[in-house]
Amino acid sequence: MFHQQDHLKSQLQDGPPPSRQLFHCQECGKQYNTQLGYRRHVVAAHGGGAAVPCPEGAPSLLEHLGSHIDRPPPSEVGANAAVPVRERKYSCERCDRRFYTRKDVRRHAVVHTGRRDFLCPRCAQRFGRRDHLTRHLKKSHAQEAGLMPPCTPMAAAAPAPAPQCPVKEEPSPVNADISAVPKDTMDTYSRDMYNSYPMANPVPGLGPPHGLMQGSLPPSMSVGRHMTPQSHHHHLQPPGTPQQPPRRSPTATVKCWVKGGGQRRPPPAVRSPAIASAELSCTTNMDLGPLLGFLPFSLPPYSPHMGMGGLVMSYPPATTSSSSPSPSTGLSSQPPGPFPFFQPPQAHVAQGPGGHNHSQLPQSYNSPAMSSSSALPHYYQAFQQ
DNA sequence: ACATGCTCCGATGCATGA
DNA sequence: TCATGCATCGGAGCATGT
Repeated sequence: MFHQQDHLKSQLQDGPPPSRQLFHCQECGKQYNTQLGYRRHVVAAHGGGAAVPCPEGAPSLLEHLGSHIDRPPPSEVGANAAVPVRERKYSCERCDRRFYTRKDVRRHAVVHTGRRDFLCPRCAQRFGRRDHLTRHLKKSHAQEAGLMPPCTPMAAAAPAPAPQCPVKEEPSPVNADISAVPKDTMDTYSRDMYNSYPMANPVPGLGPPHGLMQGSLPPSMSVGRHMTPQSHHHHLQPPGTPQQPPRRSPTATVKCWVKGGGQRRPPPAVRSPAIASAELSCTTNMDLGPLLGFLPFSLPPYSPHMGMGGLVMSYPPATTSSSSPSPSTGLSSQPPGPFPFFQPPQAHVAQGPGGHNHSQLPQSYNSPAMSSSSALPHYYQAFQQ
């Protein structure tokens, strides 16, 4: 049992995976798996930041960067001053953020809905965007993909386009369009995982490859981290309830609100109950009964407590806050030992006073190892206590 | 022409091991 | 405490559909 995802990965791989490019620091010889790490290292260890002079002569990089805030790109103003300043004329209804295009607004909406419809078939981690999943697959599972056997149980079992993850539900947030096949993802896996490697079961302990796992699980089946505390709690907090402290530092909020950077979330906006209610109603409630038969092992028996018609991919209720975290509010999403790519559907199950009903879970779920959370961030693991 | 979807990329924060 | 890996996010380019 691996208590950390990278431990598992390091176990699975001997040395850097061939699919990963190594970035060598020519000054000290260090190697980095990612360009980011390399660049960070260069900046931190070798003063790489100073090697990039500011064309405008700002005394410091930070100061210079700040000077670009809300300014159009130089390419748009430098050559021709008559070019109108590009403005972000598309605003988000739920926050004060503005975007250049409507598609950006749409994509941004995931931040508010917290929807994570893109499920990693390898580790059951969920992503709100397809490209996030794609990147995750490439970065985190490239090696595993390389070890995947050529068998295509999914294709064999389902000649027609099989339900694949991610399940995309737009425009209807309620009806899951399980026919939506992630083109790039499945392309990647169909090429890299199924067609190129002859090993039958190359990873002892991971269990036999199962077709269902190749992206066939709809989001509802996975109870992964489909909602970040930051995007969920403080948005869905009923008025008057204490605000969930943001996962990221308060300074991040201030800083991120400046142009650039990953965490650009604006200060938590006051959400109307209507919006909160709408978000709750946007949670996916899918009847997964027909899919249960495909599962590789027995699942807990169907229970109406599991939601409207089966397992529910729904966000923890609004009452779920840091003050009273349910011991099982969908956060026990760790890939269980022999099935690192699958998660027991115990999350979001309405819990009685007794909490987990482990008796309904397969035996493996009751193992102590199951309680460990390797891939989950700390703040999720805390909820599993 | 415009809208939309997909994808790549860079920037940033968080988690975690050393 | 620092270095590193990874997730998250927005910007932007390209392809496709209407």
